[in-house]
Amino acid sequence: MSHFRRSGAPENRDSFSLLVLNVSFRTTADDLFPLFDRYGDVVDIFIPRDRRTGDSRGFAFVRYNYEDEAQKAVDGLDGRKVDGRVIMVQFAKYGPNAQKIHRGRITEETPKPRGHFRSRSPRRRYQDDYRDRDYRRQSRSRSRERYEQDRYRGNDYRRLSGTRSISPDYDRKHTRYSRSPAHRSPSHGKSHSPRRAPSREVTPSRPRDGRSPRSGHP
DNA sequence: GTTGAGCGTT
Repeated sequence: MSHFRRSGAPENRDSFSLLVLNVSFRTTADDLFPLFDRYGDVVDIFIPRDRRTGDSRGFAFVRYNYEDEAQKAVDGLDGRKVDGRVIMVQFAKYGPNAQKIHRGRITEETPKPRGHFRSRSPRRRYQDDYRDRDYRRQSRSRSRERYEQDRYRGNDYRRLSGTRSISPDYDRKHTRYSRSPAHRSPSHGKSHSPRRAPSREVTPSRPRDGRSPRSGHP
C-alpha cells in the first residue's frame, strides 16, 4: 500500500497527543524528545509555559503519528524517572485532539460519566486573562518552520525573564532620589509650604519672621 | 533558588 502519510490524514485526525505529567519544571522539550522518540516517531512536543515567568508548567504534550507508538511510549515512559522526577504519560483528553471542547466542557464523545468534571487549577485562571488580550499582538509573520526551530532551539526561555525588573518606573525614581537620603524629616518633605522659609534656621524661637512659633503645627 | 494538580501553542 503506497499511502503517504500526510498531516491531517482522515485516519488520524491530526496526531495522537500524549500528556506528560509530573515532569520537572526544568525539563524541556529537548529532554523529552530523545525519550519519546525512542518509542516511536515523535511528531512534535509542546510544553505549555507561563507567559509571565516563562517557566514550564510541569507538563508536556507529545504527538505521535500512530497510536501504536503512543501507546508504547505510555507503557514505556509512564512511571519513568526523568530529571529526578517520576513522570506520568497518558493520552491527552482535551486540546486540539478533541476539538470539541465547549468552555472546558467536552461536548464530544465523553467516555467519562457526565456531571463530574475535574476542578481547574488556580494557576490557569490568570492565564485566561492575559490570553484574551495578548494573543492579538503576536505577529503572524512567523512561519511554522521558524516556530519549530525557535522552540527546539530556545532552551533558555527563562533567560529573558531574568532581566525583568519589578517596575521600570521604580528603578528610575529610585535612582533619582537615591542621591539624597530618602528618610528625611517630615518637615523637609513639606517644604513646599510658602508660609515657612526653606533652607533657613528652623529655630521656632525666632519671632523675627513675623510668624508665631506655634504656627508650625496645626 | 522556591511550587506540584492538571490538559496545549503557532
